[in-house]
Amino acid sequence: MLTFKSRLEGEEVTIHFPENVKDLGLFWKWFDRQPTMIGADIETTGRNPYSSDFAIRLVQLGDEYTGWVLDAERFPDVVRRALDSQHRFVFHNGMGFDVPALARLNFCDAWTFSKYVIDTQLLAHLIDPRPVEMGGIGLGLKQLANHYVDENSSDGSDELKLAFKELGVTLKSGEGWRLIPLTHPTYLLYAGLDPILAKRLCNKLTPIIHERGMAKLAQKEHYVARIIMGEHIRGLRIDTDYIRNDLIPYLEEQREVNSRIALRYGVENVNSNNQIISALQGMGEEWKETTTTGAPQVNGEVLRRMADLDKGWQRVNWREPNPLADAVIRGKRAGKWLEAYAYGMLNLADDAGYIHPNIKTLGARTGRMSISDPPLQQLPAGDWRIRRAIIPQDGWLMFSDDYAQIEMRVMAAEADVKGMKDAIAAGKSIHEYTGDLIYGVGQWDKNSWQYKTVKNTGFCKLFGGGYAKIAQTSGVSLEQATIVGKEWERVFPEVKRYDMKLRRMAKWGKPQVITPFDRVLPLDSNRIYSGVNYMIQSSARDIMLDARIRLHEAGYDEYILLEIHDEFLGQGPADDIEEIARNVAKIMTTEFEGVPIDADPEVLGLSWGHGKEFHMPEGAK
DNA sequence: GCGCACCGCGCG
DNA sequence: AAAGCGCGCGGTGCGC
Repeated sequence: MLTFKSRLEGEEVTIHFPENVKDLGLFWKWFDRQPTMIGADIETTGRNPYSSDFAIRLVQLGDEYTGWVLDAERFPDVVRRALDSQHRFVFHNGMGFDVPALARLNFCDAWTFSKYVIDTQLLAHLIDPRPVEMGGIGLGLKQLANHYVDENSSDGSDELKLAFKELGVTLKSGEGWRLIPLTHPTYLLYAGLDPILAKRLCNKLTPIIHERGMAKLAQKEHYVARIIMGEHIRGLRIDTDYIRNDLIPYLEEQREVNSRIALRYGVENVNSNNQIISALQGMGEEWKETTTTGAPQVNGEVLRRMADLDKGWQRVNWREPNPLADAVIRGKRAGKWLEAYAYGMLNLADDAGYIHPNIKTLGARTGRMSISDPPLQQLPAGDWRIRRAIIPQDGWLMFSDDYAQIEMRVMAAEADVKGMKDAIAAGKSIHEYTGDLIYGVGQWDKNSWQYKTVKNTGFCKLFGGGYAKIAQTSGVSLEQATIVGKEWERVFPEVKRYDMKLRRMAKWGKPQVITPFDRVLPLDSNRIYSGVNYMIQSSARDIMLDARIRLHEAGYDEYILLEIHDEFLGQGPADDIEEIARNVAKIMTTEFEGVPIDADPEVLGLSWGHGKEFHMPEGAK
């Protein structure tokens, strides 16, 4: 047995690393004495459990004073038996990483085992959802342990980095972990401390959750996290042939052609803003926009204006197009699509051609989900080429069901906006109804600046934007934007009242909002106006995940692939696809504070990119 | 070589 | 009176 000592909260803690059968006997003696909750963690060779050389090196279990570090490759059956014991296990981000990783390597069944898992990251998010940069406690084990357990506690990453510098091993790059000798004292010590920290952290968080009346919500979040873990494990199939043979050659050519054009104007690297600024200024271009640090801004808006292009890539005919600006826009876009999406997906695919995105059920400070590796919530939607790479299993087709104007409807409900409720009850689009109220029925045109401004005013009200933002997003003067904005406020006066109510409560009480789903969302004191948006965005998330629970309980897990904020992406057998998509929409459909929340089904076809004819020019497969 | 701030841009 | 919300990620450029 290797044994190490350390200190936490002024108390001595002990780490054991069993090396033989006798040591394991001592481990079991400890294990069998444990009450229900056991701290747990794993150490692996990398961060991607679906790469072929992924391995779990250590599995650590612990109580408040003792950490046991198990050699998972030497003693897999010990690990299996422990996990199968029906104790409860406290992991930090267990539902996001440890449980699927353990399941992938057959140490447990993910769904069954996860029933016994408490995830301290979920609890911490309910108490304070903000990362450190936003003024919160943070959501990492180290940050939380420093705050709640012991300000001097460490997750060991700094110490390990130091210890392995001389080996030339870097840990951040991921592959370094497998090079650390299994019995290195620093490695074992910090491996063993983590389950102790997780257990102690859980001891601190649990009473706070109960004091705040969030026990029910915490339970629901664990249930949701288990359901979504299934999406991560099942993954999504990608069309590797399409990516390799069609998508990448096309994008590489785009990148090549445009970087050659840029080079003619002295820009060697289309990603270098410095080079672009010098070259454009050398061509006589002048513009007034600057970034917050005072540098000239070269974003899409500025470049498109110089290239005489609108947002839809159409000539505006306001001026002679600047060929460099045009090449920079196109070259950068091709580069981003290649690196972030095309190569990104290929690099993350497992041997069967599936990607397994990391899905945080509580990603944003509003509770919204987020998806990474790859960022599937951010794939280009206006162009079909990237989404075309996501395909269903053989013989199945894809569908996408989304909520109709969910955020506007939540606003209507929460702010009790009579006009909006009337529009929803009448089955009308809220923006169009607003146009009718402001300009009169039949007195406005859908392609007019008036309607565009009405729509943007609606979004600005959702997001807390002012008249200037309405003007900017609608491309109208501040005077025109102000007129439309004031009209909007006249027809929906309840929104302002709701805003004032939230501000009053944030000013006299804590700077926070509490949603109808009992989520407590802290506000930044210099941005109190965002309270309205937080309420709406967060409630929409909870409506969405309540629907996900209903889909699970209806037995629809095998059809659901992903959530994209207000939309379920799914797949199903070709013969039943219409019916499945329809049923999913039916299950999604609900009511929120008396306001109907409807969903629309759409069958896509052979890929996520299929189904939108106007995005499928001839030659597309 | 690494970490970080900054910038820009993809989505809802 | 004025205030656009939430993410993930690639890339540059700087400091260490």
